[in-house]
Amino acid sequence: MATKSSSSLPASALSGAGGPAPQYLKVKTHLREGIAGGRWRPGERLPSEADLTETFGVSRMTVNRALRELHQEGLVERVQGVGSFVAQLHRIASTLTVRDVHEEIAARNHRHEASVHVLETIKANAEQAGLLGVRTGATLFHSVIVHRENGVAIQCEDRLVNPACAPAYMDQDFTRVTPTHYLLEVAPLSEARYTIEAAMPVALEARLLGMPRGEPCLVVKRVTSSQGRAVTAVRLVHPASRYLLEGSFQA
Amino acid sequence: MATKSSSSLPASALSGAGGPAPQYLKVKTHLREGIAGGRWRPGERLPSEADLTETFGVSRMTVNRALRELHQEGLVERVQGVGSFVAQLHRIASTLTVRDVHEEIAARNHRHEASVHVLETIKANAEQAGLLGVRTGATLFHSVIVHRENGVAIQCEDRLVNPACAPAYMDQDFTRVTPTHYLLEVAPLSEARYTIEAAMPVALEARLLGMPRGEPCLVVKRVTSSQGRAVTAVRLVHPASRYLLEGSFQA
DNA sequence: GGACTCTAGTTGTCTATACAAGTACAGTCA
DNA sequence: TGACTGTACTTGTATAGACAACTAGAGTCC
Repeated sequence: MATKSSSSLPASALSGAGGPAPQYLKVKTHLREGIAGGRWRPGERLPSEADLTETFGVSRMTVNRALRELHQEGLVERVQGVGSFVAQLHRIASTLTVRDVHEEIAARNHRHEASVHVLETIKANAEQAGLLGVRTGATLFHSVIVHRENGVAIQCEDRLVNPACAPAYMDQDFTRVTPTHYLLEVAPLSEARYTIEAAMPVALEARLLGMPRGEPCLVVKRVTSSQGRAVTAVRLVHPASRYLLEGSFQA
Repeated sequence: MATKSSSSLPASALSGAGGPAPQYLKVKTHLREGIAGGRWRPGERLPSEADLTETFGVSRMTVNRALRELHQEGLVERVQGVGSFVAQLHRIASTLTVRDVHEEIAARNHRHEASVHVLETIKANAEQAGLLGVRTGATLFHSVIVHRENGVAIQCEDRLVNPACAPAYMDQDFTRVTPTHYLLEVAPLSEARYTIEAAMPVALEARLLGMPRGEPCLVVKRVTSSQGRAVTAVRLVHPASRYLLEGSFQA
């Protein structure tokens, strides 16, 4: 898992190097820098599309694109019939990207290993049934897998799978393909809900992760759905000393 | 702090209620549902703009907008000269929004109280100086404030402020206006870097938050810059039992 | 075989224009 | 005064057309 900035700019548009940058980017950059620099304060009104059309000598559609994208990025509020305004920047927004742990480790050019500690068929208790939207007592697949980066355990993945969505789940070799990867192949992702919290590991997790007593964990819980049906629920436990989320916000 | 879905759709565009929805949204919804439903698999090629122009009987610019926005949302990859493709959905992305704690509590219709426990001028040690990009021994402002929601402590805010950016910081009444709010008034926000991790509270924090022994915290660290200059560095400590981040991803 | 050229197809950008929909405000009328 | 109307301005959407930039593949030449 990692985060990245929500606003990705071509380098050419960043430092006013007004060379071969598209016109709409010049307008965007002009407004963005004006906002970041305090030229327009939060809540204040920006030049209208007509103004900017004249200032930059471009068509209204070009200006419109610049303002529309700044709006999508949350930097600008627009009111039909009234004008465009600098958004209240009391919120720092960035895109949080949850990636497959294998990809994440590979992106760091590190070695990924996985060991399967549980792979079983169970009957859903009430809580598990509620998570996946099946009836209590229904058959579920259950796996517990530890992921290592260069030999160090960084994630314990405790997963429940709805057999109706991935009947061949139990036949996979999860030391070679991660459950996340396999499930995305089998069921197209359409929705996910997740929480991020701090917690102490349960005894099994602490043992599998080789954690010292008293060290907390960063826990991500996620339920993933495909076409309105819950496919899988997972609890990802990361030792605090070996894992954190980071991100940045720009402009 | 809270999260929200990255893709916000008008209700009219969600369930194919093809009534008075803009054309570009119809195209977007068609593609989005096709991707979520598995009609086009990750990596697979989507219809070209020309194809969609014909299919929907709209102009190319309209189709272009639909595809461009899906690209901005991370659902579609586009290659000039080649075509548009379904993105590899191994990443679940949503916008993480860090709001002012006062706003967040107010949004829940709860009561917010703040108590100031430290408000002092200090000389920067090496670590603090590095965070804010000042020299060791430079004067900094330091505050420790506890925020309560309906009387329950949910956040301990330990903050360093660069006096050059907010000279009147020490004169504010932080039981009435949060430091975040004040600083955003004084210095326009242009960049922020943050990390999210699990940790045990230090003794002072545990005492101020009234936490039982052994309970971990969700810790957000953030450095905020304005016009390239670091304004403030903050450590936000939240008891695990009273605080979590949540979010959702759609389509 | 290998290098080169040409071409069809694709996305990226931009323009000029048009109409719809909404707001704000001045002016008018009863 | 109060309600209504008209107008100017703003944003939202859509079109038809144009050219640029790029890719992949077929074809040609040596």
